[in-house]
Amino acid sequence: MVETEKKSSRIQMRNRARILEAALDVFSAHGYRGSTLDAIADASGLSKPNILYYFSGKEEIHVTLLSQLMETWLDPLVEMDENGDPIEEILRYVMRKLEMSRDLPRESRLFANEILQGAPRMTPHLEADLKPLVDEKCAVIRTWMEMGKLAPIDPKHLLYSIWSTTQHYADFEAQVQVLSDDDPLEDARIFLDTLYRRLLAPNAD
Amino acid sequence: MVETEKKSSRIQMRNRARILEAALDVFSAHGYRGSTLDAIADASGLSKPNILYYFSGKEEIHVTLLSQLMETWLDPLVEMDENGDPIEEILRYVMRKLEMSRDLPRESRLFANEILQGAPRMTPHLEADLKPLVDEKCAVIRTWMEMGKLAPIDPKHLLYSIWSTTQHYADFEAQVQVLSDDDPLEDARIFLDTLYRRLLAPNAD
DNA sequence: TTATTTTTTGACCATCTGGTCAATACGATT
DNA sequence: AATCGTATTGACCAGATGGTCAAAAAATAA
Repeated sequence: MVETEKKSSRIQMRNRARILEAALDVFSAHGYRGSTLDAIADASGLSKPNILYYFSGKEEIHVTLLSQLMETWLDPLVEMDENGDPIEEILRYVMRKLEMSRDLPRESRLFANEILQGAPRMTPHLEADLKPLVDEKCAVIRTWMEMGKLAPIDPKHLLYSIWSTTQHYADFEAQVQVLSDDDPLEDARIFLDTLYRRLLAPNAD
Repeated sequence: MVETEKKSSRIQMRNRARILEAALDVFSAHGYRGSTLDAIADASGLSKPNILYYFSGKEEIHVTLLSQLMETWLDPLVEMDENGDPIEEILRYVMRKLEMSRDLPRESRLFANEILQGAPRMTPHLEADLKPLVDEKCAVIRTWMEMGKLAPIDPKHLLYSIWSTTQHYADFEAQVQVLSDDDPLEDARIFLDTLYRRLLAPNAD
């Protein structure tokens, strides 16, 4: 046997996917503690014991979701290209994050919920995956600044500001909804484009 | 009787304050559903039935906290002065919000938790208090722009960006902690000062 | 078909949790 | 000290919730 992993049957693949999809709905809307296996069972169309047949428990479902999310979440930053035009690379990153806020709001809220609670199940992932990536990209940004292609600012806090401003539209949607009349995401695009072009323009120094 | 409200005894004042202080600790750390009356009882040093003697239930404690928070939370925006220097007024607002992230992280997280869950207990407050204030201040900011004192940008999204960038340091502290070496709040001050000066400088247009 | 493995479920359980209540302790007033 | 309103609590309850299990039903292999 070359493969140590058992190959999952089609039924297993389908049902695990169903469960994770339902769980994403439920966890992102109510948080970990606010979510029940019964709610996930209802949303997935499977019985509770059947869910426990595919996952060892509530926590394993949650952890699986968070692990899967990590890759999707980091991908836009991974794709930031050292050899591209600095300002356009960063703006592309901003826009991809903003699109994720629009297209994957459940994922954004799942993540936000976890961090808000002190990242009890994700600190290892952050240390192992996020931290090295951030360090690497901050070094790239610093290089760009030394080349005079970007105004000198703290790269880490630049990233923080990108994360917070873009994810705000998903995580605080309930608030944005109260305050905004029409589709806020389009205005956000324009606003953030202006914001980061002005911040990063090297000549403005 | 001129006063319809019963005057509370000293013991009542003290114990209600104790309970709310403990509840702020618990709710901000675990969210509404993740918090138990037992945990609040332990943290406050009172027995669970005694807590129910002062508050009608878990929800009333939570609602009381949110109501009290609203005033504190909006105060910096209320204080933004139409007659002050536009850029300095906005920067003062940013810095006050950043200080609140440092000094009142529990309040920030309590608020964030509530909004993340769809603001089930706070949408009325947002409609009644936040929305009119935001509309008013957006009008002020627009006036400033028409006077040529600020670069023209969407005032509402300017506020969103201020809220998200400053509260990020409290709400996502678990993440910031993993990525930052020394005290990140001081670097944040410098970064946000640069960010908003560049964004708002009218000559840069 | 028959045998075997995988999938599904109804019934059940232990624990947690918000909340109640009658009884008791406390504190001020007379 | 006796009285009366306030404050406190131990014991308890009903419902929710994560999880178990033996048995039945489906799917698969022989």
